[in-house]
Amino acid sequence: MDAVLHALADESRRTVLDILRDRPASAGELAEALPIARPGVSRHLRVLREAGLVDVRQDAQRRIYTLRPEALVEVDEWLGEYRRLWENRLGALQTEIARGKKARR
Amino acid sequence: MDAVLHALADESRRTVLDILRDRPASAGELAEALPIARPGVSRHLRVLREAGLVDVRQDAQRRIYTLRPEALVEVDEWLGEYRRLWENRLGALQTEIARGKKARR
DNA sequence: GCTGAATGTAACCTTGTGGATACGTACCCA
DNA sequence: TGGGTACGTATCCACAAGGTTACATTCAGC
Repeated sequence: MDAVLHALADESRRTVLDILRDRPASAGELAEALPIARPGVSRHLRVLREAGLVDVRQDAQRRIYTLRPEALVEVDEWLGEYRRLWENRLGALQTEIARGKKARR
Repeated sequence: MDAVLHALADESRRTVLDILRDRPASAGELAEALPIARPGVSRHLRVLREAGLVDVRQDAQRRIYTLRPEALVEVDEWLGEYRRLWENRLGALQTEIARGKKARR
């Protein structure tokens, strides 16, 4: 849990996850998508790996990274403890506001 | 979003949020509940404030902190992009496991 | 086996972070 | 108005984090 939230705190790492959400990608592809050099990306990938957020599979010289969304379940469960709070907040009025914010009619 | 996730990356700050989930609390009360000295707690509270996760209200010399759960909505929405992935993962089997884990009916 | 490609690791540097102690400030009360 | 209380802020320090360049490693193909 701590490792996962720590991993999510960095924007580069979130970008990696967002890419992997669509498709698996090699380390090189991910590095091209980020504004930093490859070694930095490599280390970000290590953090993601150790947090259980991604899996790696070797394909010749390339390392293909895939998302492991299950790792986010624990974050979702932690958030769940708060979800009812913001859902109940101020009752119907707040609900109305939230609805307008997320989906303008 | 970045500020919120950054705030959540620290365990002390998450502990503060968990306390405020039950009830508002003064800075002193929060400091007592944490293993660190008061000035450190003060700075944690500042981070939480700047991330919009808590509100402060002054009561004489005391500062009463309350939770602002709405700040977590954006995290929930970000997570939502991934939720369907882990829910669909491996189909019904995975669904069954997730259901058992949450100890629903 | 050698070469180039893809990637991880090591070493290094700068900045950010979280802890502590010391100090400043605002408030209530006598 | 002087003192105690409850905070926040400033400063300092140790260490973690994230970036870079240089090097090591592994693999495919000739």
